[in-house]
This record gives sequence, C-alpha cells and structure tokens, in this order.
Amino acid sequence: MSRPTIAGVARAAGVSVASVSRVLNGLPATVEMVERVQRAVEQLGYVPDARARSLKVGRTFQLTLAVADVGNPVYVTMMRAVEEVVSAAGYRLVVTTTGPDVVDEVALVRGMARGYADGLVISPLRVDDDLIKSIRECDVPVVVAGNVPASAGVDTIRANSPKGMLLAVEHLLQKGRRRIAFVNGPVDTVPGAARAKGFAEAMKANGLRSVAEVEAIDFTFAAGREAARELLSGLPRGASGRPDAVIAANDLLAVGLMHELAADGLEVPKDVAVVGMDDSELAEQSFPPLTSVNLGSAERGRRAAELLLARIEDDTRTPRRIVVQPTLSVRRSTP
Amino acid sequence: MSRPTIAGVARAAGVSVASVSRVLNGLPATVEMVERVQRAVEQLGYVPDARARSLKVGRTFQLTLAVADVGNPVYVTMMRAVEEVVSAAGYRLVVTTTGPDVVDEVALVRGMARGYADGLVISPLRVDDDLIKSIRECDVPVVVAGNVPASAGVDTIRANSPKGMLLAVEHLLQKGRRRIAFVNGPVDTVPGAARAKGFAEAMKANGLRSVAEVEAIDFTFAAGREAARELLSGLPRGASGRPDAVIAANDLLAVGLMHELAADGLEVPKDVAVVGMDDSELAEQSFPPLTSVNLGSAERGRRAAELLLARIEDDTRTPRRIVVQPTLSVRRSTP
DNA sequence: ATGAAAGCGCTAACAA
DNA sequence: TTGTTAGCGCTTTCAT
Repeated sequence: MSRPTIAGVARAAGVSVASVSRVLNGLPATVEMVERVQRAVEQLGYVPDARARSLKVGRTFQLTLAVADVGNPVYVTMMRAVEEVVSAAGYRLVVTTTGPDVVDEVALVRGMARGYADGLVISPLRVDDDLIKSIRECDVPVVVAGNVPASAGVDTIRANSPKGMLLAVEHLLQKGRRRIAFVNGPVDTVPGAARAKGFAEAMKANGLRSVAEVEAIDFTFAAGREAARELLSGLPRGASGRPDAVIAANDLLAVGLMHELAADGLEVPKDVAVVGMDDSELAEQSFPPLTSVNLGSAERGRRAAELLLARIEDDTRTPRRIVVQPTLSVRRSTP
Repeated sequence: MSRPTIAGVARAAGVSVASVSRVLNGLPATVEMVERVQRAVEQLGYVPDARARSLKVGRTFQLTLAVADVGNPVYVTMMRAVEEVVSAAGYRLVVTTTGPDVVDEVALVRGMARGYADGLVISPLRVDDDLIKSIRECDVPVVVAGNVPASAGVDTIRANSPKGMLLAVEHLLQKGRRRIAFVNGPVDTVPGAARAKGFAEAMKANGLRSVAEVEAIDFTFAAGREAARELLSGLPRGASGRPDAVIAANDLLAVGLMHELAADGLEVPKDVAVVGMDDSELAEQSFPPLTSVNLGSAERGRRAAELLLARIEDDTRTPRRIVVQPTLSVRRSTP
C-alpha cells in the first residue's frame, strides 16, 4: 500500500479534502469534524507531503546554511547558533558544504532558485563578482556571514578582524612579546585578506615589524603544519632571530603551528606564545589551551539567522550590515 | 518580475511547455527546437522548480544525513565520505543534527515521510522500539550507521567495537601497561553499550581486571573532563593504585581526559598512556597526538551511502548488515 | 518531432 | 462550518 494522500483521508473520514486540510492547519471546524479527521489520519498513518504543500504555499519552511568546510570548528559554533534561532522560528535547518571553490558557492546560490529552501545563510570563503551577482539575483533571501562590498546590497554580518588582530597584538605586547610572526590562511580568501590587513595595521599601530609571515594554502590543520614548517625553516636558528610569539589566522592553523613548534623543541608559551582566532571548541581542547580571538561566531550565526528571518518576513527592508565586535579569550598558550 | 515558469519559457520560445520540458530533460528534439528553447531559457534566466518537479516525478534527488552532534569530529569524517559518494551519484546531501534525544530522531525519521529527501542515513545515538518502528514504516529508504537488531530488517553498517577494544587493550598490554582504566560515554547509548561490553570482554580475554571505570554523561569534551575528574578523585593518590593507561570511548572524551591528567600533573604517555576511539581529525590534532582505534568511520560513511543508493534503485533487496573492521592508529599518547 | 491535456498532493478562494 | 474547484510548476501519456 502506497502513501495515503489527503484524498484518502477525506474518503476514510467521509468528508471533503478541504475539511481535512483545514483541520490539519488548525482552522475553525466543529469538534466532530476534527475528531473524524484525526481518527482517519491516525488510522491511515497519513503524513502531509511537504513538497506538494510548498508548491502550493510557496514556502518550504526550510532554511539552508552553507559553509566551506564542516571540519572547521568555527562553523560548528555558528551552526549551533543558527540552528537555535531557526528552529525556534519553526524552520528546519539543513547544512550543506560548498568546499573552497567559489564556483561551487555560485552553483549553490543559483540552485537556491530551484526552491529547496526559503532562505540561505552563506559564509563564503572566496567572493567574486559572479558570486555577488548570483546573490543579488537569487530568488530567495540570502544573508552573507562574511564580508562583501556594501554595493552588493545584501544583508551581511561580519567579524571585525582588524580589531581582533589589535586585541591579539596588544595582548602579546602586554605580555612582553615583541617579536611577533604571523601564520595566515590564503590571502585570496575573504578572511585571509581581512586578517592580513588587520595584522599589518595592528603591528604598525604599535610600532612593530613582523618577524616573519607565511601563508597557508588553506585554513586547515595540515596546512597550518606545512606553513609552520616553512616559517621555522626560514628563520635563523639562534634564539635572537626567532619570534617569541605567533598569531595564527584561525584555531586550526594555530594548533597545526603548535605541533610544529613542539617538533622543533620549542615550548608554548615559554619560548613562543601562540594566539589563534575564532575561539572555537578546538581552542579549549588544544594543549595547551589556546588563547584565541573570539570573532563572535556564535553571535554572527544568531544574528545572521535573525536577519534572514526578518528578510523573509519583509523583503523590502533596506539591507543591513552588522559588524560583531571581537573579544579575547585568554588561555594558557600565552604567558 | 517574478520567477519565470516553464509556461513563460514556452511562450517566449513560441513552443509548447511539453517541448520545453523535453529539451530541458535531454529528450529527442530538432536542433532548431533545442536552440529556441535554450535561447528563451537564457533570456529569462529560467530555473526549473525542484519542488514541482519532485512532486511530479516523486523524487527530490536529495539525501539526508542525520547525526547527533556536529561538534563530534567523527561525524566530520563520515560526512565527507557520504558526501563524496552521494554527489558522485548526482544527489545533493543535506545534513541535519538530531541532538542526543531519541524522540528527536524519531521525529526526524517520521518527518522524512513528508518527502524532504529520497533517502536517509542516520547514525543514532540512542535506539528504542519507537525508532525502529519509525524506520521500518518510513516511506523512504533508511540506512542505519550504527547497531540495530537484525529483526529490524533494515540495512545497517556498523563498527566492530569489541574488536576495536581488543586492539586497544592488546596494544597497551604489549607496551607493558596492565593497570587499565576506562572512560565510557553513556551506556544507554548504542556506542556506549557496545564499548562497555567490548571493554569487559577484551579485559577478560587478557586476564585483566580494570582499575576503574567511569561513565561520562555524553560523548563530549566537557563530559570527558568531568568524568576524568571523577575517575582521578576516586583513586588512591599513590602511584601503585593509579592506572598506567586509560581507554576512552571516543576521541573527545580522550582529549578531555588528557587535560585532566595534565591538570593532575600526570604526563602522557610516561605516567599514563591514553587510547581514544574513532581516529578522528582530533586525534592527530591533539597533543600529544592520540593513539586511537579507527572504527572505520570513513568506510562506514561510504558504504552507508552506497547501500542507500542501492536501495533507492531496488527496494526489494534483502537488507544487508555490514560490519566494518577496526584498525589501530598508533600515535604518541601511547609509549 | 511536437502539442494538448491530465494530474502529482496540496491549499485557498468561492459557493452553498 | 463545509464542500467544490481551480490551480501551484512540472512531467508524461496520448494524439497528431
């Protein structure tokens, strides 16, 4: 026996399909009607078809969150926050992974026009004109958790990387570290570019010059190790040429770095202090626990979800651009 | 201007909607027809509506993966593997989180009947009769990545925890550790129960008695720390009463444990060796890198996806129950 | 090869 | 309050 439809329920209950629909949607009906319908529903094990419903009402009550890499713990934090807001509003959240390529992001955004979901929160790693264009043309509301130009005319919610860098640099300075190196992710990404700029500014503002800078090929643990090896091998062996602190562009890179420091016989924080960014779960799980710049991923997730819900309600709102301020979570990787 | 429909394209191209549909689906048509349709599609920026299509053809070309906790790195591995298989087969993968409660799992499985996706891979933490019933009654194919009774009559693909435990215990034994303790997750979960049983058997098979056993309230880092505190506080302070090795039921618990060991001034692996389970990315990221039982999460993910695709093709196949064999990834947390 | 039309399962006018 | 009915956008017979 195949799945029962609303027509089957109507037949079983001896009422019209419209009445079944009404009862199911809580619209006014006599107690007797409600009872008959519910009995029939129960008996047949009827479950309304979401596709048919959404085809009719034009809404799926699903929202999509697209992230670049599920393995990056910063997205876990964000996901949790988005999930909370979204489910409280009666939506299901589905998560999809885009990978590091902008073409996949564009394909995803374009695909949203097919009606998979009522809205999208996307945290793009790389942004180009194609992506912005696809977002603008997207039939469903999109909010960007990241940095796109104001001219894109889209709701965005982003971190303040420069401010975060300042926090990191000044914390290190205050701890007496002045020979600071930097492990960034790819500078052709949005966060990579922002952090490069932020680092340069923060150093300059404090009259410092960086001891060394390397760029990992992506924001992963493995890339962090690789970059750290490059960093360490490029340095004179003597202690005087070495950095006494390293800032990493995210926690995964920082943890990768710490492994290489240990492999080189360097102790954290005694010989080298390390500061990560994102303040993800990994920061407290790492050993030693990692001092990390909290870029507000939970708040960004929460507010992105709120922005999306608001725009679904009212598509004429003028786009908002929210910036979340960073804080510093000090742990034992800095003295 | 609202989204163009197939009718709009037909009008613009001066052909019938049937012809548009045919061209879009690659069915035979004259070159001229194909050209006219494609021009109209291009011009209007037409994108077919997946909801309407799936209502008609009865398929969404979406598959769902449901996991209990996105913060558990074992699911990252599994997700990646599932994603690979599924997207190669032309499906989109959507990931949803159920949380630790079985009622949420049941709700999810029931909800699948609404037609959100063509199939489901679920890795349930807790299993009860309701869940099994909902899986059996589910209108779309479900494969369980985990352990449910054969009587459930459902495709399953599971790890061999007892064998994994044996690997762990014998490795420790071989390294000269005999005073072994165990940090498990909740025993009312499927993995928790399996690991408790496996640990008991493995110890018995080697003529060993466990020094101590604790049960964390869930499979998280925080719970691991908590459980480890309990473990350590229940032990005599003298070295002779202390375990010289601890096995943890997953990597998160193991890392939590290592933090508490360090807080107690105990060195890993010198004073205490630690073995985790899952061999997730966290195992290599932790410090020291964690020896971990590889329960084949990538392979389980891959084969679960394959099983699901096969069942979508042919729903009459007799259910398969695949067991993936474990291996041990030795790292520096054991001597 | 192409077009007309039925209908997937549901909701929302509109009528009664 | 309840029933009848027209679609939502698409695919797929069945004619032509």
